Amino acid sequence: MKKERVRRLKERPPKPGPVVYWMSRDQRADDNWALLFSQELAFQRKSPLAVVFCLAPQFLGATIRQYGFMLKGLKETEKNLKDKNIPFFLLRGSPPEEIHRFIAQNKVGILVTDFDPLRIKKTWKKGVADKITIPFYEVDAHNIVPCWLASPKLEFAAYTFRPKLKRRLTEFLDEFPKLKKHSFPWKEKIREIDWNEIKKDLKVDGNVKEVEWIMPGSMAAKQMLEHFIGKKLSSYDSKRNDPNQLGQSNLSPYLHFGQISAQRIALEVKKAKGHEKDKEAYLEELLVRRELSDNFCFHNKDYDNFRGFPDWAKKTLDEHRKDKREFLYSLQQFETAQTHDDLWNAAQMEMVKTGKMHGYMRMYWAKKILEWTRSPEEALKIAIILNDRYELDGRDPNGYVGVAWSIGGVHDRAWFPRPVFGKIRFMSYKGAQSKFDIQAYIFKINNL
DNA sequence: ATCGGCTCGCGCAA
DNA sequence: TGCGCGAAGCCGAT
Repeated sequence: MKKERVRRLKERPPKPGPVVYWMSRDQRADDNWALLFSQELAFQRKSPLAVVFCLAPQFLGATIRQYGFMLKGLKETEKNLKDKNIPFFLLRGSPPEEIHRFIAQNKVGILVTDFDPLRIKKTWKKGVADKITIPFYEVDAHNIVPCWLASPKLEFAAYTFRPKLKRRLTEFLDEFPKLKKHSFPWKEKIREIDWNEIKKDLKVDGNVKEVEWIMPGSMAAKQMLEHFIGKKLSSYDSKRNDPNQLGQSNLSPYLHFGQISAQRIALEVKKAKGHEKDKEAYLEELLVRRELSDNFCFHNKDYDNFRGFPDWAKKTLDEHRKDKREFLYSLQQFETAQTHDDLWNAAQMEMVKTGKMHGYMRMYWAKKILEWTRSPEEALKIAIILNDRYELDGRDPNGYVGVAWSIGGVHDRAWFPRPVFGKIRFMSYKGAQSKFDIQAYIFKINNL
C-alpha cells in the first residue's frame, strides 16, 4: 500500500502491544486502506489487531434514521472482521475519552484512524492525540487521492481542482489487496455485542423513521453498485438530471457511511461496458465533485457558514440583504412543506419520506430557501438543519458543499444580478418545467 | 429548439 | 497583462 495515504497525527516511539484501528468514517472491512495499513503494521510487529468504533450518544442532530442505517452496517462489518480473526469493539460515550481509556486498558502499541475533514472529527482526534503517548496515524480511506495530496489549498472551482486530481489518479486508482486472516490473536476475552440493546439505548430523535427502500450494509452496497452498472450506467448522462427517471446511482448513503469505497466503485465503473460519455459523467461526480467537497471542508473552517463563501458572493449577498422577499417561511413551515410552491413541497416530502432528495431538486430546494428567508445566514442554517435531519447522507462534506454552492456561490461563478440572489445563480420553477414533467414528479412523491 | 449576453476570477500564455 | 472558460441557468430574441 502507498505510504502517501498515511499521515502522522502524533509521533512517538511505538510501544509493544496490539495495533488498533479506530474506525470512524469508513465503516467497512473490505477495500479499506486504514484497516489494510493497520494490518500491515500488526503483521510486521507480529501483534494482535482490533477495530474499535466509538458510538457518540448524539451526533450533529442525527436521528434514528441515520443511526439505524449505521448500526446495521456496523453489525455486518463486525461479522466480516470476525471472519478474519479481527475483533470489533463498540465503545459508547465521548470518543476522546473512550478511545484513550481503551488504549490504556489494552496496552495498545499503535493507533490508526481514518480521515475526515469535518470539524467535530478533527476535535476528537486532537483530543485523543493530546492524551496518548503512542504513534497515531491517519489514513485517507475515503478519497482515492489523499485529500492533503490532491491539492495543498482551498480550490476555487472544479476546473482548478480537476487537473490536479487527474494527474494523481493513475497513481492512486490501484487495486486493493485482500484483507488477510489475522494470525496474532487478541489476548483478552471479547464480549459479544448486543446490537438490540445498543439500539434501544440510543438517546436520538426517533421521530424521523428509518426507511425501507434501501438496505444498509456493505453487501447491499455491492448489490446496489451492480444494479447501477447493469441497469442505469448506460443512460446515466441523459437521465441523471430528471427527477422522474430512476437514473441516479443511490450509492451516496453507502459512501457517506463508508459501507462501500469510492475507489471500488471507480474501479468497477471503469471496467464496465458502456459508453465513455456515461462513465465519464458518473466518474466526474464520484471523483471530482466528491473529492472537491472534502477539499472545501478540509481547507475552509467555515465550510458550513456564511464566512466560508467566496468574496464576490459575500459582497453581492450583502448588497441584497434589504431586498424585499416575496415570501417568508419559518423553519417549521419549510419542514412541514407548507410553502406556496408545489414543486418545492414535493422535494421536501421526498426527503422526509425517503431520506434522499433527487440531485437536481437539491439545488432548486436550497436556492428557494435563500429566496424565502430573511438572510443568507438563516437560509444556510435551515438548509443544513433539514438536510442533516432527513437525509441518509446528511452531515457529509457533499451536503455542506451542495448548500454552499446553491446559496453561497461556492465553486460557481457570478451570474446576471437579480433581487435577493444578487449574482448568485438563480433557478426557477419555469426552468424546471422546461426540463422535466413537474406534475409527474409531484404525483410520484404524493404516492410514496 | 437554439443562441447570446449576463458576470467573476483563476490559471496559463505571452 | 490579456484571454479563455467554468458544477447543473435565465431570459428574450430568433
